[in-house]
Amino acid sequence: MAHPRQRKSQQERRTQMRSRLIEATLVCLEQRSYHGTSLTHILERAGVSRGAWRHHFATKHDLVAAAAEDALTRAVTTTQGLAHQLPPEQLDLERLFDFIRDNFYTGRHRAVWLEINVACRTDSTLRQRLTPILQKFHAAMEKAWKSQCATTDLTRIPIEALLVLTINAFRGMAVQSIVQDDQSYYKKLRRYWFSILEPLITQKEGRAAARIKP
Amino acid sequence: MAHPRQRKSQQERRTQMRSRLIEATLVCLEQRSYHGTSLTHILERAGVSRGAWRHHFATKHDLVAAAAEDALTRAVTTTQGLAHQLPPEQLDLERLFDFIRDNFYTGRHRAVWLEINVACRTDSTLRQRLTPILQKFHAAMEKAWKSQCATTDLTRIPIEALLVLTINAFRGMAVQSIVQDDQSYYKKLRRYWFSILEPLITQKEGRAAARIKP
DNA sequence: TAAAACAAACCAATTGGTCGGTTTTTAAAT
DNA sequence: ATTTAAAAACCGACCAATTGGTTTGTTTTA
Repeated sequence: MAHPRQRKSQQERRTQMRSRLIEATLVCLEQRSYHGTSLTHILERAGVSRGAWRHHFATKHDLVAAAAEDALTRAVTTTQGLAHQLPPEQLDLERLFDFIRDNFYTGRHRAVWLEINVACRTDSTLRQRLTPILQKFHAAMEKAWKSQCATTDLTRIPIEALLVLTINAFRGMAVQSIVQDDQSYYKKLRRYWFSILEPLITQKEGRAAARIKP
Repeated sequence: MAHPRQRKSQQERRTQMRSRLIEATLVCLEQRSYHGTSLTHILERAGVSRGAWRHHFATKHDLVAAAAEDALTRAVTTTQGLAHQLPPEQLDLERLFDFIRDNFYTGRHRAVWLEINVACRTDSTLRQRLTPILQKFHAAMEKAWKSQCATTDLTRIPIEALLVLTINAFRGMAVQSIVQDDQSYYKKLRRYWFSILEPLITQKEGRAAARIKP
């Protein structure tokens, strides 16, 4: 009845330890912010010794960067998944809005995204490291968006611009909701946003444009 | 030929010392971020001793909060000034856009606004202290906005909602521009946004709506 | 048996904050 | 007008706690 003593390969140990550290870092970023997160906090939460941490990451900065990379890369994957999932015959712009918000501008991702972006402002190393991932995110988003809708002839605004405006409106709300957290308020705003955009956007396959819910 | 030895009143000394400390704090917040700003940094930049600092502020946190308060209050004042300055017979929505962006979502104010808002996420004390000021800002903005324009019958979206959406779009761009700083790109986006909003808004006095520049 | 993974005692530097003291302003007493 | 004493402003040495990071040694996999 002794412990099974399951042997793990070096590969397994390595990846598991790394994700334990990254996960703990993300939790700390969410709960305590970048400013409030010390290495000791992270290691305690991960239940990892200083030596082990050091074996896998050169500096605290390196760990935080890896964690940010991890979170943002997951966001890219989620978005790419969306592009595949959504069948073009079922355009529902409002649901697309909700998807974007729910996945990226609430909860942990919002927190990490905020902390990391603001950190990038004064940390050019981090910024350079994350820039390509953030670009991939936009590219994936654009692909999903374009697979769904095109610009109406009514306007000359490129469809990508409408996407970026949408995302940035959501981002602004994400920041505002830090201090003013009234979800129904933002839901209303998103509804308005939808009703503004709706006449400017048409479905890809030439079907009817999305309907606004009553 | 000795030093003129100008005597300063206690009042003067007090307010001057406080603003020296606050100013230095804001510079540090802008240049080094919240996370990267230590009390020593602030005091060195301000050229103020630890004792003097302690005489005016209870904790570092208190100083940072006072600095944030100061910056945000100035933003409220600026906005209130706008409401008075802009004569209603000269509506130019695009210039209003530029005003908002230039004053609040570039340079130092953008930096401080970002750092402080993100800090508020995990610091409820700070958040509670700054909430009323941020509300005043929105109120002042709304007043200026409403003095200029009203909603067209074309849409049922309240004019305040159009303002908040506009501000949040700018806020989103402010965050995005941390990593992707292409000003002409954002200018284009603002132009698009203007062309979307323009048919939805009419001037207060029943004059013609703002024209889009060619 | 060599290398990778992990552990924890240890370290110099920095952190926010304290404390005893000096200087400057102020207002009351001369 | 001067003197004077208290209050406010200010200074910088000092402190315990924490910071990120190092080092030395043990365990585990290959």
